[in-house]
Amino acid sequence: MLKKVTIYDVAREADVSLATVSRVINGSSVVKANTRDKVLAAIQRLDFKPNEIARGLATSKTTTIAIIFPQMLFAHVKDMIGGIGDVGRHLDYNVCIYTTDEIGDADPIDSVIEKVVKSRADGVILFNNEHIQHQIELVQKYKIPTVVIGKRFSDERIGSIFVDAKAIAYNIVDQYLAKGKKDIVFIDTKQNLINTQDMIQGMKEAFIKHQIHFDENKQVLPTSPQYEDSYVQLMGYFKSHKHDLVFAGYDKEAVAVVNAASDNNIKIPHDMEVIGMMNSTYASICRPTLTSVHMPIYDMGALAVRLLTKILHQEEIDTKEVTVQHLLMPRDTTM
Amino acid sequence: MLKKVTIYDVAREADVSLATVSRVINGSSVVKANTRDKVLAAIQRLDFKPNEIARGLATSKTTTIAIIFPQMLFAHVKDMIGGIGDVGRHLDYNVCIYTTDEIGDADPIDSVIEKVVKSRADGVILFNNEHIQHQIELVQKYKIPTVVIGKRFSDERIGSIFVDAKAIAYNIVDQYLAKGKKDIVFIDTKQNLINTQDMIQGMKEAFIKHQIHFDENKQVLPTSPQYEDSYVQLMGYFKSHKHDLVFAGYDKEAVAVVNAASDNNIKIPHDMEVIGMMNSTYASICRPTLTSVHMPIYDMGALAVRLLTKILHQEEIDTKEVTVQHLLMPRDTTM
DNA sequence: CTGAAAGCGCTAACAG
DNA sequence: CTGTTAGCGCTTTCAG
Repeated sequence: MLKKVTIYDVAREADVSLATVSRVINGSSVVKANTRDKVLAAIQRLDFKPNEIARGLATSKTTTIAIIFPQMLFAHVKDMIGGIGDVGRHLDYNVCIYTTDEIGDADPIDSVIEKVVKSRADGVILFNNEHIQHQIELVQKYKIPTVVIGKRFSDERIGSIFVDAKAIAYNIVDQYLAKGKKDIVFIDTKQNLINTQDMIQGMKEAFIKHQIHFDENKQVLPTSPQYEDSYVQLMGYFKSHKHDLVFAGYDKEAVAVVNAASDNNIKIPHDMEVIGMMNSTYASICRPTLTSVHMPIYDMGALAVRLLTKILHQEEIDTKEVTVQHLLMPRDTTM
Repeated sequence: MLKKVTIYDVAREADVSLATVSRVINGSSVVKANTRDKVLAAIQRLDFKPNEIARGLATSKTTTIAIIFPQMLFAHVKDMIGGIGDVGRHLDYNVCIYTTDEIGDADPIDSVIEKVVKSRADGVILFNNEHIQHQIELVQKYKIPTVVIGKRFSDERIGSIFVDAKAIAYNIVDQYLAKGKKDIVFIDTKQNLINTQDMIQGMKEAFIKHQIHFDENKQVLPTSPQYEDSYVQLMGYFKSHKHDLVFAGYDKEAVAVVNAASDNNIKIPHDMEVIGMMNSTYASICRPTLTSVHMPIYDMGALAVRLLTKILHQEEIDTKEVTVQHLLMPRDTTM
């Protein structure tokens, strides 16, 4: 590693004090244009890159945000990384990722949070998951500004970005019940980015409205987040089942439904309709193409870091709870 | 933000000097067991988390590695993040991600590298892509230890993790030519994690071996990395084309081939065979299920950070160029 | 085995 | 408008 050029070198080269150099790299307006140019020239000549670590120590800020998520979730949130990366870059933040849930770790979440604390990230983005409450408590203990994606939190201290999961489920179910299609099943996968409880609640309320009994044990079917596993499970399931509508928390599982049902000679959408969620490439690939609820994944990532930085900079914030819009994209698995 | 507890607080609490505290948190063996316990107790009591930033300044190490990749690549490398995250965590490294190729940025790569330099990441992982050579030069200029995933580099200064792309293509093509199936087309997508040039080279060599003319203009078909786009393009293409075999650099494009061909009434695999690459979930979802070349994506990520840390720690390294194994997974798009 | 002291590279009062 | 100086929290000689 070659000797790095420091602010001292620049100061000497430009024949000013290091304070002045510091001022120009931080855009302080009180520097004479002439001096500024001298310094800028020296910076250029020396190819000086300010050491963020040193700056971090001096300001107790790292301009780094940590994002923590269970690996499994990744397949569904890849576009979110795009949003997070883009606005992170624009706002000049570094984004550090921390994955959880590797098998074999005794206390994965706690140790991950500990790493984040040590790294002194300015803020953290969490994804809704089974352990979200625990994670939030840990993070809050260290007063790290937080926004969570995927579930509404009405908590003064944390921001949240989410879709109205209850409404999604309610509207779909309501619509089918109105048409007399009452045999409706929801496919539930663990580690839902979308709040599963809210979806089930939405289902329930639609059933209540139509005064039809809702049996959670029969109408909520848990599956593996692994396609191969859920497909096998569903191959068995559809040997003896058929419903008016099945909808799933993720497209991947909806596709498993479509394929497993089709392979059991259930004609889709004629015999059974299927709706997925996320409107991912999986939906376009599926045959018949999958009707899916579109969600602005990229935007959710972008909004999350935007909101987080607003919190960090104490900017004006209209609301810490931001609902993003969803939209049903009808394709060929529904009539 | 509450006042953070520092090493001074611990020193006072334990009634020792801060040098001693530093020694115990760094596992120096020269501390008397008795003293160590006292310090440990104090650390516990105060819930002290060493400030990595300060440590970084003092040691000029950040225990952070940067990973830089084009967003588009993400769909294909999601499992790699798992590998990178897991071993990063085990080795106690932070991993910072930097995405490139957002539209509208004048000089995206240069500015990203600049961010990495400023952040003083200890090392960097790059993914093979169109601009890889330029990226490497930039990174090398700052002497940042580097490993690249997806392409072999016989360069003293950088490590690389890759599959033998040429062999993949050669073997597949050779096998089909031997069966008399000579009409073979390769679907090329930009931003290939797998080195496309190598694959084409492998094709060529197989054709040469069989003394058959190879026409790169006709036998290499470029497509969009966006499924919807490539599907539309291929829908047009297969109105007037049909081949013995088409294989693609990614499963997603192979699926587009399968769907577009099927929708043009080409029977797969009877009329035309299709092979994808990566053995991703797309391959399992596709109907008929897609034959695909499996690659150890997770492992490539894991190996990359392992190799990088070996370089960083100056550990013994047998080779800086590590080939990972691939394996053809036959499914229903081949006979 | 432990403490004192000098940095790591930068920011931020405080003078001038 | 610019320079001086005191930290930020930790590591690392160097003494003892």
